[in-house]
Amino acid sequence: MSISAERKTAAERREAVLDAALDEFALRGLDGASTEAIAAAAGISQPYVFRLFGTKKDLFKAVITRCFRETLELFQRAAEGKRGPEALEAMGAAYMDEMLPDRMRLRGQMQAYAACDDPEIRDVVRNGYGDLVAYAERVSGAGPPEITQFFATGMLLNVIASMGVQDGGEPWASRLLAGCEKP
Amino acid sequence: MSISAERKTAAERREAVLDAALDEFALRGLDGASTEAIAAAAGISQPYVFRLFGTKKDLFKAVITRCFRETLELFQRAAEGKRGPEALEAMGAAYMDEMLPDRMRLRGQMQAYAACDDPEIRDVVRNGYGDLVAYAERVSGAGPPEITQFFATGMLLNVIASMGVQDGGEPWASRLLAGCEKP
DNA sequence: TTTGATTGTGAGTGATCACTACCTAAGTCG
DNA sequence: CGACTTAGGTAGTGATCACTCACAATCAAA
Repeated sequence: MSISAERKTAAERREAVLDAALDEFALRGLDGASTEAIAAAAGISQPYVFRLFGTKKDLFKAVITRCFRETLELFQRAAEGKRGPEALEAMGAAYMDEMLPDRMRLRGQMQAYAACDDPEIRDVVRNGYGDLVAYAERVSGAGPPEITQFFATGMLLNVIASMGVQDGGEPWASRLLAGCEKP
Repeated sequence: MSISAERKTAAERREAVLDAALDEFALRGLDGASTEAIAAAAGISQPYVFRLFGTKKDLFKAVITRCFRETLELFQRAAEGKRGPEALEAMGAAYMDEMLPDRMRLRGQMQAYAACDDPEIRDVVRNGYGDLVAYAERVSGAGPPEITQFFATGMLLNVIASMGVQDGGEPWASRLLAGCEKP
């Protein structure tokens, strides 16, 4: 080791790499991201990234898998003990409060959708998204119109975050955001 | 010239390159796309792409600029002679009918949002999207709730197309799509 | 203390790729 | 014809990058 940094368990390193990879992938995309940069941000050498995750694509899949899982957990926490429409409302509020400020996670989601031409990645995204929809339907008992509106609003928020217009700079964007709040 | 293909005007070649580039960028993204592949699909040599468009990023910007302009024109055609809520409805129907089947255009849009970390690209996307919102607001006279719902639905359709779940394979996706039709 | 597993790296490597420098052929007009 | 402009190509080039291989340091248990 170069300056003899502390040894960590492989599991800890994996988490660090996932954190670093989320940022890099969110900003530059699957192909634009550099494993060199990810390794540097995670504080390890670049070959070790490959030892831990196999290929760049596998790392990407691991990142979005974790991302979807955490989003599902966010929904579950928000809807805990609630049923029906108010569960949906709580989930929406939680998404606005916790997810919207986390630009990297939002952008990472967009990169995942954008990379869906690859069948392996598409499978991960489909499963992740499908789980979110299934949970929302189950806990809220709502049907197409409400569920669709819920997820449509979420996707609009993602796009707004991608464009970086959520800070009031663009009047039209502020109006779109205003329409996201429940009446 | 290799086998002496016909000479075309630069403007015609530019259109051919834009067509080819939309497909390549839509599938592989800004960084993943290869100018070699774009040139081949357009039927010219790779250096000529650079003579026509300068850099890969400039080509990407040209592609999404044209994409947004054509979407605006689609809206204008659909809303022609209409005002108020029915203009919005006609635009929505046109988007479903003409845009949804055009997978490349949808995916290209997603790639544009995903590439928004770059300031130049972000500007193009902001302007393009802002124009769409401004037109929808103006022609429909609608406010935040309706306009937001309109664009939110559009973004959900983009994501659904990205995931390739619009063909009835996934029940939850069919339910989401059902919720996109006006009640 | 030796053995074996685990954590980690330095030094490549072949491929790809955006982009350039320079050249050629085809139209066009006097 | 000759001069000029426009369309288009050939042949690189330097850089980047995903990924490999062989090796080293550290830990844990027998």
